[in-house]
Amino acid sequence: MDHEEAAASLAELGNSHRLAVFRFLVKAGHRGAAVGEIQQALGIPASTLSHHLSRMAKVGLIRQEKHSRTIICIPEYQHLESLIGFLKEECCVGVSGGLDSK
Amino acid sequence: MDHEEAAASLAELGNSHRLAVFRFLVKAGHRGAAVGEIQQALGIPASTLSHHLSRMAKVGLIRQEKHSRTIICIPEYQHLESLIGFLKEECCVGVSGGLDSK
DNA sequence: CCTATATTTCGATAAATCTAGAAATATGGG
DNA sequence: CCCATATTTCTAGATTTATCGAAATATAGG
Repeated sequence: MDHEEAAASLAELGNSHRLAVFRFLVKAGHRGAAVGEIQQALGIPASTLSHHLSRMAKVGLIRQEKHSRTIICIPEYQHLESLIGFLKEECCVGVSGGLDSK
Repeated sequence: MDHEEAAASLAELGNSHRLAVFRFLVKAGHRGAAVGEIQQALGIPASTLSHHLSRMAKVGLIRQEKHSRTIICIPEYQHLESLIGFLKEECCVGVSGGLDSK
């Protein structure tokens, strides 16, 4: 995960609707959820949701699989792991008092 | 850490300049760095940097301490921890294949 | 008080984002 | 072919963000 990729992913998560969607999917597990399910669960208008989902897919936070008429959204756990790893990386190099010293 | 607080913090980290500043501070450790040091290290114009720093302080990602003429910026490690915890929370409730099953 | 240093505030512009209704597209079934 | 369902694309307005020079503020030292 490089700097720009991390910034882009964090920016996507930094929107209330998208964060709610992502957490819903993370909670749902690797089987994911259909766009319509997400819409019903979170009450976001279809066009707005579609916009947010495509943004999230673009940066790799989720992937979308089409099954006949429905589209299943699946969280990319590995991407999240990389992102978290990036944030902790180089934490307190040679210094005490930070994350690694607890 | 609640939903809105997490979204706000993630949004702040989701900007290339701010992410660079935050990582610089995280790397610097609990003693932090002066605004001027950050400016020199990252080459961001003073007024732009000041703007980004106050945003980060506002959401609790960093705190700022004034020592005579200089202002020291210190990363809030605990805030970062909470944020990461929030992202992993409820991960894959009752489902396999996610972060917790590796 | 005057000067140099450190940082913020002001102000203005350009760019990106969010939102959601309406229309369009895709697909499966009868 | 037609209909119902699922989702996206189009469009457009409102809001927020990013940027940074210039001016202002704060402070320490002489």
